[in-house]
Amino acid sequence: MRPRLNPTPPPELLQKPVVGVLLPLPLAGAYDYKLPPGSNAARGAIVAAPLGNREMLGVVWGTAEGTVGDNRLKVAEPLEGAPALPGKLCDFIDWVADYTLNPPGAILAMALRSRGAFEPEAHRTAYVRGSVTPPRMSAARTRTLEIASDGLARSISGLAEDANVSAAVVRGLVQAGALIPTQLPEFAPFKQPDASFAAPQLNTDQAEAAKVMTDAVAAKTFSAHLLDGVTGSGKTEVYFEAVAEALKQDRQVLILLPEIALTLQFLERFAARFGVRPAEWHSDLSQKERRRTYRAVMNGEARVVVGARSSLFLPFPELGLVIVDEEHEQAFKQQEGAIYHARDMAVVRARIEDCPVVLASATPSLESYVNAQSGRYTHLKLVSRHGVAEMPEVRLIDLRQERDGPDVEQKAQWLSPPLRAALEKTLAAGEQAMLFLNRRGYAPLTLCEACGHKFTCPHCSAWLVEHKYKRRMACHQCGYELPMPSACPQCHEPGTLIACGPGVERVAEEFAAFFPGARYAIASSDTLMHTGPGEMQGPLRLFARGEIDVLIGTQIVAKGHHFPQLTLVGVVDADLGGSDGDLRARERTFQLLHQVSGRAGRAEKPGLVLLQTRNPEDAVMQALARGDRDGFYEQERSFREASASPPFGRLAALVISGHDGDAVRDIARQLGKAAPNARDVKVWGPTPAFYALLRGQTRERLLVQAGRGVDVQAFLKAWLATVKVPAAVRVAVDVDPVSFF
DNA sequence: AGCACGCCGACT
DNA sequence: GTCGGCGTGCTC
Repeated sequence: MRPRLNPTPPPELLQKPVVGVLLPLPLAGAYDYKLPPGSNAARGAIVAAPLGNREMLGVVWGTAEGTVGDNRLKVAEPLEGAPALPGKLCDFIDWVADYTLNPPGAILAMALRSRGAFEPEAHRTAYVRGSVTPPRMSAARTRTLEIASDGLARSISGLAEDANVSAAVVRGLVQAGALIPTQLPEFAPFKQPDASFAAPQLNTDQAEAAKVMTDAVAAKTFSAHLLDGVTGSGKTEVYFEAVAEALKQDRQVLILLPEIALTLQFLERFAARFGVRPAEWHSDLSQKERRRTYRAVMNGEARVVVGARSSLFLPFPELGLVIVDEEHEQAFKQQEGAIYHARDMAVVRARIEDCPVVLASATPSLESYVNAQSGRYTHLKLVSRHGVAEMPEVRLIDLRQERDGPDVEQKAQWLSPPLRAALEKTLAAGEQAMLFLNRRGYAPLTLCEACGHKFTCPHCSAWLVEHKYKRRMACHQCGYELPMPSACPQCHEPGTLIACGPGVERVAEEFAAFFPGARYAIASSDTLMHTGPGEMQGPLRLFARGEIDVLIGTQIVAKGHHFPQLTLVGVVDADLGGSDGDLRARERTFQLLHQVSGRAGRAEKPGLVLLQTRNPEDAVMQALARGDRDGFYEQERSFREASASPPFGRLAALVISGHDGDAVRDIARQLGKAAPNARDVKVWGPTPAFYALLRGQTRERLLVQAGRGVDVQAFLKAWLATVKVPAAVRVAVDVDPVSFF
């Protein structure tokens, strides 16, 4: 059962002098405030609310609770001229709070994440040419006035730059009355995307899918669609048609992307179709850009927003379409603070806004696949690759068989003979290859041969990863670093440290040893600082331009980019991520490897993918080799069904954490004992989390497994109410967990 | 989230 | 003897 929507109360109920005001803080509920005499404020109205000795933004949420004495109530001042939060956004916030068991104020905080967006809009002063010409002229003055006489208003520094004079010259002209100040809005208006700027030519598949979506947009009511298309089938072009329809209907659009897919390339693609870039929303916006975009969304000026998961909480007044691209990506799951899944909440937002939602992926999540199969979502399939490109051939290399024999002079550790042969052939043909290994650094584990000492992080239960370039060891969980030691810190024997297992740096080292002449580069988050939608970064750009032959990378190379000369993909360790008891491990492995495979042969040359594995008979490997995606999904679906796992059952996790390990374990034990008995609900644990220590915090987990019809939220609420948790211990609720770490 | 109140170490 | 560390708790 789903939490019920809080209906927006009729405005007359809110005209009493006391109202409930929700503050963007993790408080249990709304606080009561008086309103100034004569004012009335409906749900969503923004107020300045005194709290303690400071003043905060708050939002009128509903009628007063009446639990606090009238004499203790303070007065909240409605913000003059500030637009109210749309009622549907308030309803959405309540829904998410109920569903995720977070205090509503904690969710509101995500929706009010632009300080200053509600303050009166600032203006900036700019100058235009006036009628006065000062008696004393100079070359610099003449030049400046010439530039200014085009009628455009410029700032002092802007005009100085354009005329190539110092700001003092401009100020002198202002003083003399030759330049007249005018007030401009703080921000230039957003340019409007044009629905018919460059409409594409669609093939039959694409046109059919586009028709379903544009009809849905025109219907102006909730519907959900899975846009399921193989890599390179042109999903983006197709959902852009739905965007165009929403623009024609004068409604706003939200396109959600995982942070990593929010690239300059994507924004440019949008611009090529609609004439201008969309508004963007992600974690790297400056304070000012945030304020500008937030305002523009709220007043309807921004028609299309492309954003990471936090854009889900923007105050669209007239949302007409939500798109979640790469909907299977785990990055949509927010794991810190309020834990929620942006893809699932996007569907909820669309339901509340009464508009369509489109989930797009080449490898949908099993949840979405099942929803599409059952008819809850329409299933829009794009089967053919664009142009002449065909799906690459996928071959398995059985690492148990394919090893260098005793007769080979130079033995390989990570690149098997068949993979090397394929690399050789590709390079000889003047084509490009990619080696994929989802592991940063040189080696994931370093140990001492003499005493067995393993390098681990002092703050996390994790190994330190050697990074050879940086000559350091690093914890990939918390960022702890150590200069690479020359001797074992335990037994102090020199020269006993050995690296175990490969990372991309080590694969690159071996590649270079076998192919001394080849031009290659490493691409991982260490070598590609990604800060928002930027230019394609160094190694990727070199590769795209054909200035290097081989790209050796982590999952950062798996998505999005189009490399026309790339014909060979080698997966160094296809078993990584394997079957470690995680419900979704197989699905994730399939999705990632399928995606990496899709990099090969995207232009006219056919692609080849080689997967190195020790489990060639594994269902994931077999499905990849046969190109039988749906076969894999069907099998996975029956596994889940048989084990009553999501989406055929429900899961929730409690994560208990804190610096005091004993206190954490004690509370976890108490919670374990206090679990209520309920029909169709099982509670497992507590057990230490996968990273039992993370950033110095001890972590224990409890898992709730329930039938589909169980009201999990009610169960959790009743359960949590029975245990008093001290402030030093945190209990985080994760409804629908996607990872078991 | 701030900010105040409240009990244990190194300083003018 | 104080100044100040941040743990705990409250804010309508």
